[in-house]
Amino acid sequence: MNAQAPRSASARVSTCAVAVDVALMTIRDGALQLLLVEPDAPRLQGLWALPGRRVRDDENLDATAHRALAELAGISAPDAHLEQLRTYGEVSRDPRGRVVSVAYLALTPTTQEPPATANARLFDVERLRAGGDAELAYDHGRIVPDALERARSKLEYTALGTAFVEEPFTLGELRGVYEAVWGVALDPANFRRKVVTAHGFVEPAEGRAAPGPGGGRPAKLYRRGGAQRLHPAMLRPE
Amino acid sequence: MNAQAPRSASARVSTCAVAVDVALMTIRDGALQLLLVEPDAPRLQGLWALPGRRVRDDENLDATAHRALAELAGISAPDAHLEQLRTYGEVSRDPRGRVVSVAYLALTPTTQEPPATANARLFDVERLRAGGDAELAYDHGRIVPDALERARSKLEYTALGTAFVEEPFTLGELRGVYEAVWGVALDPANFRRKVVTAHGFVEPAEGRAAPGPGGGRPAKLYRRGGAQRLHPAMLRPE
DNA sequence: TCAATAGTGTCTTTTAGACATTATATG
DNA sequence: CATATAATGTCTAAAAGACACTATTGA
Repeated sequence: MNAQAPRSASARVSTCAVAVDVALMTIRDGALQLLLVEPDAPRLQGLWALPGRRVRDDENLDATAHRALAELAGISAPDAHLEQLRTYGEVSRDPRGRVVSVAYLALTPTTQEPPATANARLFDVERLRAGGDAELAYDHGRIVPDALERARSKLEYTALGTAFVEEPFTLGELRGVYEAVWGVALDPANFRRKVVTAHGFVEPAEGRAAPGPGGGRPAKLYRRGGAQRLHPAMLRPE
Repeated sequence: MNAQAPRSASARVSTCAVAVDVALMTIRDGALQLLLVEPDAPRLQGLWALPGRRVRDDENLDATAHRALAELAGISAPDAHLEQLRTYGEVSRDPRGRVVSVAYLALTPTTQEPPATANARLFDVERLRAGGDAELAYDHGRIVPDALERARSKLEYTALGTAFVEEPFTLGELRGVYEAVWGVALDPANFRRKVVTAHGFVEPAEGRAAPGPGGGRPAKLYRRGGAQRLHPAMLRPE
């Protein structure tokens, strides 16, 4: 609010519980994965949820997001990409009462350690979408598609793809990010040309990466460039 | 939150006031304008603010946004474009106490009626950015640039530009929207070609628009097409 | 008539997609 | 050697930018 003090007629105005839920995505084995935790409420046996915490008095929203990841999944990733997704405030989204939830999207590199907590796990996003792997609590089944679409869309016009890889990285690894998030196969040659052409997307680094077990020419290494937005954009195929 | 019940150690967890602030933009005289209201708190004399209201128990966030516009500016625009921008939750953003604010972006057509309330006014966004026209209360000076960038960005890859014009409209009017929001001059011929080529952006309508006072060939009329996203996108010049 | 805006066409540059070719590794 | 991946080059099609030209109005 802020524009005016509460009016006398606004008896129905009260305070809400405010929470932060984090959709943390990473890439494992060439597939996009989402972090989910088991709620410890007995009522929610068998369901999975995004890691979430209520906002404390002395804590801004980003801090709550970091705390949710740390407390519920043992993940302390201060350098990970973290951005607000949107806020979910339907009146009955939480059966315990009015809870307004600010959802975040977090992205961590492929090589990051897996969750350290027993009741936290990574799920394949494609299999989640098919409905097979886990049933989600609350309205988290609505948040996950929003998070996926945000990630897919931001890969197009920002340099966010590099948030999924650790430096230094090869262009093959970066292409694997795009293929996993978009769910399509990309032409290696054209992908390379677009990445190198886009101003400030990546910068050359020293050395070469060792080939995989099947052989192959060693790949040049790169680091993140300074650009936030991509010019030109890398639009996904239709 | 949602993932777990509050723990015993979370004494610092409480509820917050939750508010919705709306950045309503429209176009007047070829310039992008923002709706601001005068807070009636004496402490905020001389400042202007986004229209905002606290969320009621029985009301979801979109409803609060509509109510803020109606109560503070006399605007009932159920058909206007309304989308969430982001949520601002810095601990001390409101000196009266912890207030988490969900900011919305609203867009209304050019010909919509001006605000009906005495203490609501439209401000030129360019002049606001220059700092000249009005001083903003709270952290609304941070919300407005975010709203502007969102509007500028969404004109590129969505059909949102048509939210600023009433049907039927001419391509000259639509070009005026892009020029006002982006703050650049566009080539009329190339703009026309891109709009007509983009699949589902606009559809031809019957009749022609009368020329302006200085004359000119009567323009064909168009309506909104069915597309949400633009293919290909209309990227702003660098 | 001229000025103003709408609408069409054309040329060039840029970018994207398909795909051939060469380079360098493993087995 | 075959196979796999990296890296470069080439051709074509799509799209963007610059801009000439025609069409139809008001003054």
